[in-house]
Amino acid sequence: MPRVGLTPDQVVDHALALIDEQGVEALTLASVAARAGVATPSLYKHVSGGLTELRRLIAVRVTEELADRLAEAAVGRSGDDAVTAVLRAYHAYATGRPHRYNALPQAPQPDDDLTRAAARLVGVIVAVLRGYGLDGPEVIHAARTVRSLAHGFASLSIAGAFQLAEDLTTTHDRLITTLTTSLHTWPTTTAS
Amino acid sequence: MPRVGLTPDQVVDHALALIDEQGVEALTLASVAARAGVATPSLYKHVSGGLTELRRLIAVRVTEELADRLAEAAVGRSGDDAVTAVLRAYHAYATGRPHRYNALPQAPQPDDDLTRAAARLVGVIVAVLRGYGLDGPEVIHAARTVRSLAHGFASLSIAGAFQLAEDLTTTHDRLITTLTTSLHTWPTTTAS
DNA sequence: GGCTAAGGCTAATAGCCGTAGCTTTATGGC
DNA sequence: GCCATAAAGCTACGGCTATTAGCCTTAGCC
Repeated sequence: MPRVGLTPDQVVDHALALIDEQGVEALTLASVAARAGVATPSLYKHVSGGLTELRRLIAVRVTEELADRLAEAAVGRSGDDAVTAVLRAYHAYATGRPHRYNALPQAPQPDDDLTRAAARLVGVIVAVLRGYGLDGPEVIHAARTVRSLAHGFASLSIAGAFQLAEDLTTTHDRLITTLTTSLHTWPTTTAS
Repeated sequence: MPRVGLTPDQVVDHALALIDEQGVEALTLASVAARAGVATPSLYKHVSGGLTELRRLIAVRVTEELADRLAEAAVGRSGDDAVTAVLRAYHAYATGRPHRYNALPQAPQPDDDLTRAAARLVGVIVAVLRGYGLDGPEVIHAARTVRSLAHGFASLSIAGAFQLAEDLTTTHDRLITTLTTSLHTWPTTTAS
């Protein structure tokens, strides 16, 4: 039949569109194939590892997107301003495309590609943290704290875990203040 | 054939054992039924909503367990001591039974049972935070910050997102200090 | 002792993933 | 311009899953 001319990237595109519309549990090779206008087994020509590899590719793509957003938010800013912008960008991405963000933990074991993408994301955070005079092991501990706060808040927000009436935006502001304040007095790099 | 005498609680027990051993993606009605010594459709007599309801029941159970651990950790302590103990207990539970903790987000929409269980968990945190003189809306914002940090760190730890060589225990210590420090200067309950 | 309801079963449907093997389309070398 | 080859599509199939329908047997109660 007529060649569609798929590429692995296009398969991921279709998968992400499907996830955005119907959630991560709707991701199935059959529905991706239908959307791509192709029979299910044909996908294996482009994503040889099947569903597992597709999920891996999705995680890589989403991590790269997120890293891009954080990098954009950080450019031209420093200190508290940069941290605030990065955290807001993180939350905006996660809540703007919640299903996509939820696809992140569906990846199998972290592999080289995913590690590379995550490293870029961490790199943005580390760069911002250097504005506080942090380096050595302490910048890593601080970056992990930043990621924990950002991911925890995003993940719980998406899951609907914050059910009380209090304004979520205020919570986010408090959370950002918590972080920036703590970064100013972060243990300077001495002992391990 | 001979009655096994299953109850919904026992079905959840078997499901959790299976998750602990083989991970959350191995949770299938077929394998739970096999472990319970029963044919797959028989499970519907106890868990009428099928797999979806089983996942819901699992989330409720795990949330209750976690709330129990946090409550135990908090008893007899107050202030920084209590916050530290609660955060350590949270992380110990999550990393001690990682697959079980990962089963948490598999729940469908939060329903009454899950909301009740989560409310107890939040109640423990709120009680601890009152030791800092917080109340009104601010105690909620603070509790959300605590949950975000605890969940984010636990979730990323389990996922293997912290790949660098720096000691995770040190990161956790920094994170706890960040939190306690920030709680001491938390905005007192005035405006919204 | 018999009725009822609960808890088990088998059978069947529908959907999914993944493999095998065939066919067609492009493409590149001659 | 033609032909060989590899890539990209297809159909057919096997095996797993959830879920529903309908039957049978057990346990318990009046």
